[in-house]
Order: sequence, then structure tokens, then C-alpha cells
Amino acid sequence: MSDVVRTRFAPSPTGYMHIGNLRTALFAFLYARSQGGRFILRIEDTDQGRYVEGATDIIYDTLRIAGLQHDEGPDIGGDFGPYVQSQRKGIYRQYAEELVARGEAYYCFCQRGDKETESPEGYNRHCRCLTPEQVKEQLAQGKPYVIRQRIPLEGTTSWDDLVYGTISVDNQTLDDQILLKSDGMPTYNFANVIDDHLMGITHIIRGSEYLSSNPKYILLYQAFGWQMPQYMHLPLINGQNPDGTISKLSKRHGAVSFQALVEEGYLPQAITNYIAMLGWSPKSEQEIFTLDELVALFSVTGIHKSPAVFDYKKLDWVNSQHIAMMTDEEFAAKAHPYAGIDSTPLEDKWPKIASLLKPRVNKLSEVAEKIDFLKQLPHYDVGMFINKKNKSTFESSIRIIDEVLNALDSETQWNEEALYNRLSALAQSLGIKEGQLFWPVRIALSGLMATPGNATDILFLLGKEESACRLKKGVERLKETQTA
RNA sequence: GGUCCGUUCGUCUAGAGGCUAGGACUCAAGAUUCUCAUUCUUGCAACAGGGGUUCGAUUCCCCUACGGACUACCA
Repeated sequence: MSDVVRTRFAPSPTGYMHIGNLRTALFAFLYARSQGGRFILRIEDTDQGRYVEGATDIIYDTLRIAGLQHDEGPDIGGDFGPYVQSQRKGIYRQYAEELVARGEAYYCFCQRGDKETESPEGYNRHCRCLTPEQVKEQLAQGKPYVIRQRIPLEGTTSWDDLVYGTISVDNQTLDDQILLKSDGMPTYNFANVIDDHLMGITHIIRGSEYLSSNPKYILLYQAFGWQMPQYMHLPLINGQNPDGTISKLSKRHGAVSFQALVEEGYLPQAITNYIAMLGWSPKSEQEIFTLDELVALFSVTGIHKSPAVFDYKKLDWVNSQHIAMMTDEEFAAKAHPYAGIDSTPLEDKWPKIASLLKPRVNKLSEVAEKIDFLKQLPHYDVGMFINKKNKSTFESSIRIIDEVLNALDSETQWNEEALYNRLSALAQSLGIKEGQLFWPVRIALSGLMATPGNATDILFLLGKEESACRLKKGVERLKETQTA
């Protein structure tokens, strides 16, 4: 066979796509692409009990949206199919029996959970020494059985991990794991090895949680006399608890699935960028990358051994950087679904609104709340008109807003520039600074101390009528408060 | 309990015997801006501990502590 690099992503269709899982897919993808190799998708559904309807589609969708396009897989075929393990059932039994024939595995008739043969230390290898006759007899009786791997009782097994270096383990610490379950399906551990070999996988990339079971996989390759692939174990992704402790990343830390993150308004390219940096470093000071740049820069030497903590704050920042890289048009299109302005007067002004929002949101889900005040004037505290820095008081606010109302009444060109020129000139003729004039205007228009965009932007967005209405209301409230 | 893995600012990391231990996020302060945000400047903040090896250890070795993973007829 050729020496083309082949990596695979082998998820189980058990529901949503965990971010740790996606990171594994990303690295397998990056490595394959960076080496000019092929990236294969295989669905590992040997546990029918855990199968979740629609989960396979989530896997396809995630890879597509994240841009991790595979070269072979159930949906697109390939020369090594089928790519779904449940469709390969017959293969595993055949190989399991071959191992039995080679003396590398054996039939086991012990009952699951039997206290006699199983203990916290593992299976006591009760059936390991059954004679061929005993086996034949029990088989003839139709007794349920599993096939177990005959692990060497002595010696060590070791391999050179591309990330962790040489690791060796005493065989006596390994147990005779089950290869073929009593339902005839292979265990993950077994199917994984068979398929990786049959599919010509050259580099096995997966989370470091598999580090301690890897010797068993290697022993399997040796039992078959197959050539061992390269291994690349990836550090885990953790989450930080409120009390500062660290634990496996889970729901309580925030959104942990790709789709949940996307729904929250994180851009797929920002998510892949961020998780690439979790456990890998380009060894430069650049932090923002496109997927293509990651492919070009990816190298095994940048992969870490120690686990990383997922930091939502930093993800926010990475996302904001990717938002900044978009054109205004792209951003407007992506953010529109989050705005909630369909068939409102604001709809026509969306391009302008989006351009104001673009530098002000970290994630798309923040869009709606930021423009609520445009849809409806919020209830606000009249005290906001008072601002020491601008020497703004109730009296000055009333006077200024009245003047503004007056000036705008005759304004026919309702655009930001005209509005600004008009009000700027007004401030000058009143002998006050722009800031003094705009402060009460913005409060009355928005009911907020801080708004995306300045007072003239808001005037423009609200339109002449609504603006006048809000300004008048502001004056009314100021007068009420004054007399009260 | 056993096996394996890990340990640089709060977090992500650079560093591969000699550096004022660098960058980023967060946080704080300042500049700019009609508010806010953006942008820019500045600041706070780290080599887990103990032994070695060495002229010299963040860096190499050992021990301890702490953290994590695995220890299913789950993947």
C-alpha cells in the first residue's frame, strides 16, 4: 500500500457533538490535510442501546459547517466501506475467530457480573484454559459466550506516541478484554482496531483518555501480525468550576456542544480557531487563524501533553476577532436572524444597524438585546439626564431638547450627516459643547446611558416622527419630575 | 486501590542550561470618540515543593505533593 497519510474521525451517534470530540476531528483533519493525506469518517454504532435517532446527521452537519470535509465516509462512500460499523458486523466475528484459532483469544462462558469470576480487579480468566473439548461442548449446548483477548501474562508493551513519547506498560496490569460481545457485536476496542487496519489508517488521533487502553490495541495488532499505526494522543479539554477547581468540560461550565455554541452566536470558524489553540500552539504570537491557515501551519510538535481549560471569555474574544474580519455585508447577513426585526420599520435600516453592532458584539446572540431600545423606548430613570461631566441638569436638558426639537422640525434631510451638522451648529449657537447637547438627546431617544452608535445615528434609525415623539416624552418627564 | 499521564501569570501559551521569564484573554488605569464599543498606551500577575547534575537550572534526572485519565458485554 502507498504511504499516503490516512486519519479518521470515528464518533458514535449518541447525540450532540461535544467540543472535545470536535477538537479530535479537527486535529485528525488538520493532520491529514497538512500531510496531503485523506480524512475518513467512520460511524461507530456497535452499541445499539445508545443509538440516538438523528445523531448521524448531527455528525455530518457539524463536519460540514465546521469545514472539516471528509474524503471517505458513509455518506460519500470510498474504497474501504462500509463506513458504518453495524454494517460490518460479519467482519468482526470472522477476525475474532481467527484470533481464537491463532490462540490469541478464547471463548468465555462466564456470566456477566458473576462474583465468582469477576472482581473489582477484573476478570479472573476462568475460561482462559478451557480445553477445545470443553468449549465445543458448551457451544453445542447453546450457551451464550463472549470472545476475550488472551493477554500475555508477562512482558511489557510499549509504543512511541507522537505526542507523549515512549510509553510502556506491564502486560500483567492488563485484563483479558472482551472482543466480541454475547450479542455478536464487537466491543469498541475490537472493532476500532479491525477497522483502522482494514481502512488503512496510518495515524490514529484521539483523546488521551485512551492512553491507558492503548497497550491492548497494540497487542491486538501484534496478535494479528499487522503493522502498527502511528499514535497521536491529544490532551483533554477541561472546564473551570465556580469554586476554581478543574474538571472535565461539561454542561455546568456552559455550552459544550458545537451546535449549542453556534446557536449562541459563535462563528464556526471562530470555534475551530479557538479549539485548535487548546492543546496546540503555532509557536508564534498569532492567535487568529482561518481553517486554511491552520492546515498550513499545523504540526505535531506544537501539540501539548497537558490538558487545557476551556475559557469562554477567550472564545468571546476570538469570536469578536472573526467578526471583525467579516465585511459589513457578511456580518449583516449572519446577524440578521438574531435581530428579531423582521417586518418592522427597522428592517430597512438593518445594514446601518449591523455596521454599528459589528464592533460591539462578541457573539451574535448579543445582537437582540443591544437594539431593544430601538424597537421600544425602555422605561428609564429621569436621573440619567443629570451628568456632571457634561454639566447636564434637568433645566439644561429641558432647554436643550426643546431647542433640538425645534431645529429638527425643519430638517428635511434625515441622514446622519445632515443631522450632525444641524445639531453641531445648534450647539455652537447655544454656546455649549457637542457633548452637552447630545447627552440629553441620547437619553431621551434611548433611555440608555450607553448605546451602540451615537445620538445622530439613533435619530436617523428612529426616523423623524419617532425621534420627535421620544424627545417630547423626555421633556414631559423632566417637567413632571421638576414640579413633583 | 492499581496502571498511565501531566504541572510556566486566574486562563490559553512562548521558552528547549545563562532572558529584566515574552505574548494573548480577563481585570485595572489613561488617550481618542457626541455615549458605549472599536483602536492605542500603561499596569497587575507565573516557573508546585525538595533533592541532585552543572560554573550556572523554568529548562536535564530523582522524590514528594497536587491534578487528570483509565480500570464496562459504553464508546
